[in-house]
Order: sequence, then structure tokens, then C-alpha cells
Amino acid sequence: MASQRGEGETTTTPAEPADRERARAIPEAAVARLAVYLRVLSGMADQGVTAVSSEELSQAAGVNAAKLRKDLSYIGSYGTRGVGYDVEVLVSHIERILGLTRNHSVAVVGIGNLGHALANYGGFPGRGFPVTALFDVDEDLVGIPVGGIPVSHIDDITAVCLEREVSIGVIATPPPAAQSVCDRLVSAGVQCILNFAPVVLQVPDNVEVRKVDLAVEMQILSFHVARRADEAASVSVGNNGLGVDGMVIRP
Amino acid sequence: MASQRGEGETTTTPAEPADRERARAIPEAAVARLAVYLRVLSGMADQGVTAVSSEELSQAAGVNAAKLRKDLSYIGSYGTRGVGYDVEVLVSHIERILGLTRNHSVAVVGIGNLGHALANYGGFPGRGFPVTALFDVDEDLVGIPVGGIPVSHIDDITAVCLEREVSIGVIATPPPAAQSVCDRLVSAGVQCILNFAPVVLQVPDNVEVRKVDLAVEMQILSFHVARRADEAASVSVGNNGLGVDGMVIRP
DNA sequence: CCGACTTTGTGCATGCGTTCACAAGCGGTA
DNA sequence: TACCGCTTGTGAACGCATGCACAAAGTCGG
Repeated sequence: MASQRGEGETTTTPAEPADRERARAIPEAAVARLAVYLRVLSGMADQGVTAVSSEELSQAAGVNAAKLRKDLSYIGSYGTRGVGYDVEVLVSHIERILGLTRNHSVAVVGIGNLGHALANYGGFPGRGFPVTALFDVDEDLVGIPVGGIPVSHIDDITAVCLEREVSIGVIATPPPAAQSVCDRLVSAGVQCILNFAPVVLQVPDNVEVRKVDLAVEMQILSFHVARRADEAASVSVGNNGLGVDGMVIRP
Repeated sequence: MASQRGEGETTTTPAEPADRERARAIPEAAVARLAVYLRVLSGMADQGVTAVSSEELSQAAGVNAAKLRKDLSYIGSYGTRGVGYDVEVLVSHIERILGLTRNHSVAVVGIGNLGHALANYGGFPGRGFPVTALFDVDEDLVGIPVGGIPVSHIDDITAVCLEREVSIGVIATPPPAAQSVCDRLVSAGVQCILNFAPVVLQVPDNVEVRKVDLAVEMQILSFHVARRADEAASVSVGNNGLGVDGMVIRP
């Protein structure tokens, strides 16, 4: 399940003038970077910068200059050879491609520590994502405003989501509740979900899920710590094939 | 800056018995999945499951079975053909590879909404990551315990990090403070950083940074919403090359 | 002890993403 | 107007990751 991509039918249209077709072809990784470029560019615009070269922008975004140019080429050719890019122009084109010309109503489910933090972000960093609904199972929380929005009961999720045209659902519940909440969001017509619960969600093919997993992030860092320690050990001690694992702490 | 990989010297050692050399070869993407497998396996162990096949485990983890076996092959051959994997054995081997046999002391910098949430996670999901230090600039917060740990002032970051042997630093400050905090963490000897601030951090090559960027995640979802809307429009209306962007809401 | 069945481990092909390198194109200058 | 230098945009090569398909290796039943 979850094959993500649509089937064949790629070479059916002979010539594409619209960038709608283009959008389909942008690699996921490039989309993530476009969002970063957008933030950097917005910061530059705020400081009165009007033009920027791929070299400058790529350094500020922490990527290779060639990669940046290729990423921008996915959304069209909006630079001037010999000069660079107009900041304003680039900003508005990236916003258009990312769909930020339209507001996306966000619902946060699970008003614990994390849910509070998310609700209080207030329209999410980089605006365009107004939080319009909060949900929790706890009756005591219902009606209490968090970040300006009163908490609704989770049983009302379908009605409220439809009414407020929620397009993105954020799951910040404990792990056991996550799948159930997800199912309810999906049946309420939400097609994009951001999941903070450490659970692998099962969803229909037409729903997009992105996962933010603190534990996984920490463990990836842990892996690098261990790798470093091992390398240091094998350099200073030499390759005896045993190393620091001699003092294993069994879990 | 930030070339990530070490230089050549790969084929210098003729035969490698140690899995230290193996660790270096594990693809980053596979490491992330190993962490997921570990969580699923831990859950199974808690439910008394003792053996599992690659098919079952891969379904629970939401990945392809072949990919799972390849991932596991990176850390060695610990399955039994015709039977499957012993859950306990697999858990302990993944923990060893990820460096979870040792505790990693965590410091959280920036005790705002998010910092509070992180501190209250209490040792982070999936244990092994005790939060041992909290920092903030706000004098009023200093000394107040959050999640059982009293907040220290950020000026004491070097001393406290060294004393408590912090190996992972978590940045949950406002964007403008992030780079400065990062620099201080690095000079305190912290080599792994988890960054929640929407800023591209500049670090020396020996420091590993992972980024969790809410805005980027939202914008990626936004992109998919837009793509869907476009596809729906082009199916129902036809390819007129204009579509929903007719009603642009300028930011 | 042997044969049939099951599941792992992996060589190989495929596809995606990154990087290189250079031609095309534009502004400035004489 | 014609040339020069600079920067973009992209074709092509490379490398990594994914998925397939099968041999190797083990268990179980007779």
C-alpha cells in the first residue's frame, strides 16, 4: 500500500505550457529545499536586498550552488544571466509553486505539552497556516482557549473540520490514540497530515502524511555519536576488533 | 564547508571482522529506518512476541520487505532462514548499532513553549536520552524546575555542559538566537545538535546537525494540497493553462 | 536421513537525485 | 554596434538507494 506516485500517462500531452505539469515533476527533496530558499529570500527582502546570485543564495541556504539552480529550474527560469535573481520575483514564484497564495487552515489534535506549543506558535512560522481548530479527548480542556482558539472535543472533529475547511491536520496525541485520530481526520476529508506521534500511520493512497519523530532524530544523532567514538577508539587504540563495546551496558 | 564524509582510506584494511567498519557503511536513510524498526520491535517484545518474519515486520514498519532485509543486512546476519528473526536478538543488535547501549545526556536550550514540551517529555520517548540540563536567557526562569530539572542561565552553558557530559544539544530558541547558541554549544564540546529553529546553522565539519523545521513540513504539505487541487482542476476543467491561480491572494 | 517448504541474504538492474561542466544569454563598455 | 565578462540554465555523468528475483540455508514432517 501507499505507492505514492500515479501510474504512467506521462508522455501523453505533447507540449506543456502550464507549470501545473511542471509541479508534478518536482522531486520531493527539491520541494523541501524550495521552502528553505523561500525563508532565506524573505529574510533578504526584509533587509532591503533586491537581487541575489545563485552563489550567495546557496551559501545562505547551506547547499551547493548547482543544486540550487537546478531546484529553481524545476519551477521555471526566472533569473537573469550575468546578473542573478530578483528577490521579489523569486519569492512570489516559490510561494505560488508551494501553494502559499492560498491560506491552509490547520487543526491540531492533542492539546498536551506539544499541542500547546504548536497552538501558541500562532499561525505557524512564516504565516499562511492559520490554526483554526484544536481538539482533545479531555472534557476539562474543552472550551478553554489555547493560543486564542477554544479547544473542541474530539468527537466533534468531523463537523468542525468540515465547517472550518481544515486542509492540514496535526497529530500531537499519545501514540495509542494516533491511528484512531488519523482515521477520523481522513473521514472528515483532511488529506494532509503532520504526525508527531511515534507511530506508523496507515492511510489511504490519497492522503499525504509527513512524520516528525523526535525519538528517531535523537537515535540518528546517537548513531553518529557512537560512530565517532568508534573511529576515535580505532585511531588511538588501533584495530583490535573489540574496542569500546567491551563495556557493553545491557538494556 | 560541511563535506560530511571523511576522505578516502576506504580500501586500506584488507578484511574487516569488526562491525565498526560496517557502521560507517550504513546509509543514512537506513539508519533512520532502523530506529523505526527498533520501536516496532520493542512494542512486539512488550506484547510477548518472540519471533517475527521480515514480511510481518516490514508491514508494521510501513516499508518494503526487501528493503527491510537489506537494512538489517547492513548490521549483520541475525535472522534464521526459514524462520525469521528473534525479536530480542534484533532489538539488542539494533540498539548496539545505534549506540543506545550508552546513555546520551541531552541539553535543551530555550525554555519557551517548545522547550517546555521537550523538557516534559521526560527522558525522551524510547528512553536512553535523559535530559540533564535546561538553559534560557530569561533570568526569571533560572532556577525554576521544568520537568524536574532546574533551568540554568545560558551564560553557564559551557561549564554545565562539560560537567554533565552533555552529548546532544537541542536548540529551541527564537531564530535570531540560534546561531549564537549553536556556537556556544559547539565550544562546550557538544558534537550533535538537534535544531528546531528555522535557521540554517553554520558549524564545523566535526559537528552533526539535524533539523526539525515545522514551517518546511507545513509548506511541503501545502505543495501537495496545491498539486492535488491542480490535478482535480485539470481533470474537471481541462488544460486551459490557467486554472485556480486566477484567484490569487497576494501575501 | 531425506525431501519439501519457508524465509533470509544478496547480486543485479532500475530509477532518482546530485554534481559537473559548459553553452547560451544578458548587461556593461568602448 | 560589437565585444567582454559574468551568471544562469541544463545535458550528461555519476553515485546512492530501492526493488526484484533467486540461491543459500535452515526447519519440519515423514
